[in-house]
Amino acid sequence: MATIGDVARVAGVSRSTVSYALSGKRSISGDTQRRIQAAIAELGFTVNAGARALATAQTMSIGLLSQFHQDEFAPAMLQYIRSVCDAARQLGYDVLFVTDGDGAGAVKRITSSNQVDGVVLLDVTHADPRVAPLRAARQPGALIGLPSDTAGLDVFDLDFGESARMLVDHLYGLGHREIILISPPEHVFERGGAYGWRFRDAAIERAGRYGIRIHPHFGESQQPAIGVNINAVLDARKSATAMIVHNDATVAALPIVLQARGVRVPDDLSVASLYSRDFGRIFSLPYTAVESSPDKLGRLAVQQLVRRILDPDQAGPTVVKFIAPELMDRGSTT
Amino acid sequence: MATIGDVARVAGVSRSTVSYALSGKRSISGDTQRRIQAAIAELGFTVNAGARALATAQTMSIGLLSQFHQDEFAPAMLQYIRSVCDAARQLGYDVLFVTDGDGAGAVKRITSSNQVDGVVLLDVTHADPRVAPLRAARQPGALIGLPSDTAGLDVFDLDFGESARMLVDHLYGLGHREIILISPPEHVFERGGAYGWRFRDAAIERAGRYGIRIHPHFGESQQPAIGVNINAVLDARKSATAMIVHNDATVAALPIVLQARGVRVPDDLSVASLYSRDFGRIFSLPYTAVESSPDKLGRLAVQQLVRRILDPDQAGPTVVKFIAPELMDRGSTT
DNA sequence: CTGAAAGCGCTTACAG
DNA sequence: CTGAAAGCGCTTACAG
Repeated sequence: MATIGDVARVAGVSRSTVSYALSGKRSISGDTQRRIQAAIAELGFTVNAGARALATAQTMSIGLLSQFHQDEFAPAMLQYIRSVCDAARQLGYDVLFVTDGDGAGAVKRITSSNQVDGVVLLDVTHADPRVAPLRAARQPGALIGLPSDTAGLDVFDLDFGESARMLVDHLYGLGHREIILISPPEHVFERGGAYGWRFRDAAIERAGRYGIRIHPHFGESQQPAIGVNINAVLDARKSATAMIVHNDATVAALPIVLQARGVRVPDDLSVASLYSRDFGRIFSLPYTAVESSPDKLGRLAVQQLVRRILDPDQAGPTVVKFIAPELMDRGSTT
Repeated sequence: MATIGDVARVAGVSRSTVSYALSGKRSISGDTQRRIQAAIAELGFTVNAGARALATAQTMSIGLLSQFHQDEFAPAMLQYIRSVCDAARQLGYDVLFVTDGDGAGAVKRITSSNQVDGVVLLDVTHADPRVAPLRAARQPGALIGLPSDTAGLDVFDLDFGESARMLVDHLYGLGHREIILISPPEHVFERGGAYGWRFRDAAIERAGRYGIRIHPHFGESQQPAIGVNINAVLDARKSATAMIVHNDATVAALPIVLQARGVRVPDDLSVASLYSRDFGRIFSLPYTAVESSPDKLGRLAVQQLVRRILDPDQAGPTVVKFIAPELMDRGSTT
C-alpha cells in the first residue's frame, strides 16, 4: 500500500509538497506537479481516509440512524434512506448506516468515538431516546420527524396538520359530510409518533369547523389484521362517503381489501391518503394523496447538516421546518 | 474531547497502560485497573475510532454496496440490507452504506482509501462491473448473487435452479400440464441478472423432462405495465392451469391484477412464486412460494466476510454457496 | 515555490 | 505488573 511518503520519494519532493499538491492549498510549480502526478499514477496511490480524518478531525462521513419497528412499514422508510444517501454522496460524504435496536446507544457510540461528522435521525418520535445523546454530542444533528424538544437540532418534517386540513378541505369541497379517518396503529401513538396526532387532531378540528362528521380509527400494521379492521370500520360507519387513510401499511393493502369487499372507488367510497409518489408506484395505489416528499426531506436534512458541519457559526440558529404538503389528484374522490 | 493521554494523567499511569487496560491484552493490577476506570468515567472517555483504526489497520467497518436500478424492486432489496446490517453489528462491525450509481468506482474508492475492512456486494449480476475492482482490492469481498467469475471472492445465492425444479415438481405433482412462467423483466436479463436465466432454464428443462408445456414470458417492473402484461399472457395462454411468478414487482401486484380480471386462486388458476416471508407479509401475498431467504443469505455473507477479515489464511479457499430452497405451501395451488 | 518538523490519538514491541 | 518510545499515514503552521 503506497503512502504519501512513497509518492514523495518517487517524485523527489517532500511529503508536505505532495500533500499540498493533493489538496491544492498552495501553488506548486508545473514540473513538480507533473512529477507528483506521475508518481501517484505509478504507485496507484490513494489517500488513507483514516489518517486524513485523524489529521483534519473530519471523517467525511455522516451517521444515518434508522430503526425497523414492527409497527412500521419498511418500504416507506427506504424512501428516506435512499434520499439521505444520495444527498450525502453528492456533498462528498459517506454514510454510516446504523440500525441498532438500541438507538440511543448507537448515537452515543458513533459520535463519541468520532466516527462521523454529523448524524441524521430518521422517524423521530415525541420522546425519542436518541435525541438527548445526539444533542449532547460534539457533532451536529438533523432530524426527520418532530421530537418534543428540538433545542440544538435541525428538524425537518412534513406539515401533517396542514396535510390533514388539505384533505378535509378537498373532501368537504366535493360535498362529503361524513368521513372515516384511519390513523397510524395505536402503538405508533404510544411510541410517540407525533405525526399521528398532529394529523388526526388537525383533521378533527377542521371537520368540526365545517360541521361535518369525522370518525377516527387506528389502523393496523399487518395483514390480515388490516383487512379485518377496515371491514369492521366500514360496517360500523355505513353512512360515511369518504375515507382518509393516514397509514402506510393500511393504504398499501387497501386496494385488495376494498376489491374483496366489492367497494368501488370513487363510486361507492371516496378515498384520499398521504404517501409518496414512489410508494404509490410500488404498491400500485390509485388514490388521491398528499405527497409525503421523503426525497425532499432527506435532501433538506442532509444539506442543513453539512452546512452546519462545515461552518457551525455561520449556519445560524437551528431550524424546525415543516414542508408544505401538495395534493396529487388521482381521481379517487368525487 | 478526552484522549487516552488525559485518562493516563488523571489515573497517574502511562498511556500504554491505559491502552492495555482497554484492550485487556495484558494483565493490570487491581488498583491500577480501578484508577483507570475511574478516570475514564470522570472524563467520559471513548477511544477515537479513527486513531485506533490507523494504529491497528482495522476500521471495524464493512462496506455494503447496493444499487437501485429502476427495473428492480426496492422493497425486496431492503430485506438484504437489513440482514447484512444486523449481522455486521452483531459481529462488532459498522456498515458503510454506499448507493453510488457508479458501483465500480465506489468499490475502488472505499477499498483503496482503506475505509472498510471488507465489502459486501448486493444483487450481483453476471458481468457485474463491481466485481473486478473488489477482487483487486486488499480487502476481502462477499457477494450475494452470482457473477461469471467468482475467483477470489465468496459467493452466496439461493439455488435458483433447484427452486425452479421444486416449483415445477410441485405443480406437476398436482396434475398441471401447462404452466405459464413469468420471469424477471427483459432488462434484468440484459443486465446479466443470472438468477433470471438460472431459474428459467431449469424450469424449462424440468418441464421438458416431464413432457409438460411451459410458456416463459418476461415480467414488467411497474404498474400499469404489469397488469397489461399479465392480462395479455393469460389471454394468450387460455389453456394453462398454473402460473409460476419469478418476479417481485409482478407478484406484488398480482392479487390486484387477478382480482380485477375475476381470476380466483387456486380455483381458476394455481399460482406459485418465489419471495421471502417478510416480502409476502408486506404485500399481503397469499401464494405458495419458495422462500428466498434474504436474512439467511445476508448473515452467511457477513459471517464469511468477517471470518476472512480476521484470519485470511485460516478462512480457506473462497466458496460459492447456493442455499437450498424451501417451499412454503400457502394453499394457492391445487 | 518548497521542506523539516510537530502533531492528530491511538497500539504495541521492547525493556525493565 | 508497568513505562518510554516508535510508528500508523496524513496535514499544516513555521521557515526560508
